[in-house]
Amino acid sequence: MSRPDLNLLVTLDVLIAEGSVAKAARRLKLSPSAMSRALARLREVTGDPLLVRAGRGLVPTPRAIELGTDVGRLVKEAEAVLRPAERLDLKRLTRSFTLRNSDGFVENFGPSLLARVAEEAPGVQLRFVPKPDKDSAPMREGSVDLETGVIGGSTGPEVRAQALFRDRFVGVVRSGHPLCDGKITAARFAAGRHILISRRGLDRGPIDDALELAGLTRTIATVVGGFAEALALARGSDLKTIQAKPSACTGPAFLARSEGSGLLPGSARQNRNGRTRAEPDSHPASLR
DNA sequence: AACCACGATGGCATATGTTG
DNA sequence: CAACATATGCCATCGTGGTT
Repeated sequence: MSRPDLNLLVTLDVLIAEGSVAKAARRLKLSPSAMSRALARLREVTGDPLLVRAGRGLVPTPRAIELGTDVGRLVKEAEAVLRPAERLDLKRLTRSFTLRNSDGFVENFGPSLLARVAEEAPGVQLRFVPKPDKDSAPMREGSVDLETGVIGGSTGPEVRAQALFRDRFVGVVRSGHPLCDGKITAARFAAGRHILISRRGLDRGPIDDALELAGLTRTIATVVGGFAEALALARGSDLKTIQAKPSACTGPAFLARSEGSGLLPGSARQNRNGRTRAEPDSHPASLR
């Protein structure tokens, strides 16, 4: 049995990406006729038209769309295999990395991360961008190099994940808040008015689920999209809020900067189940 | 090593189809 | 009808494998 011509993978990758024989030919420095013949060979090998005429141009068939991601990944991996081995010199590396992080990451890890990058890779610039959702499309499209957050759903084989840290919830009230006096109980915590943090604007979260298990409910006075807004509101009111705090961090590095806010003492620092901010169980953050 | 046959590939020229 | 894009016939070139 003859082996398929693996060069056709590159041709298919470019054809699908460009959606045009002429453009693919220009990109691969071939004539349109040569590219057209390559497409004909691909059609013969795959048994699918792959790209069909639609007016003046071509449109991919469902099979071509299905193959698109796999082919692109295969070509990149093959190119990596065939590339001469070279040692990465961090001192001479000049480029920008885009990090898509959930709320609080920059405040917790930004300073030490930037300090280490400045020391080990002075030519590297870090761009922190917000993470409004769990959509991994920016990772796949290459507009984001690394993403941190709670692992959720399927990430696909092209995304690599690594556990970085676990975080937990801590309750936050202003300095001198009545809750700071005496023993913190679930009932005392639930009483009063709360700030709910929800990126998606939901009207309840995992804290409410946990309270419900204990037969308690809380009153949500306001919903905000991030921890910074919640801290600002808590600082200037009697409202209570919940903040995520990486357990790998020692000391109140994050919360200590919230002047006027007090860290709830004792067991109230962590919710009853030791939950992370988004899932019922503690989750490792993901590095993709 | 030199030669030859064969198949694969690509370029040129041209046909065909579509759009404005 | 012109312009553009794709498909195809014909030919040249190149690489490979077999033979001498």
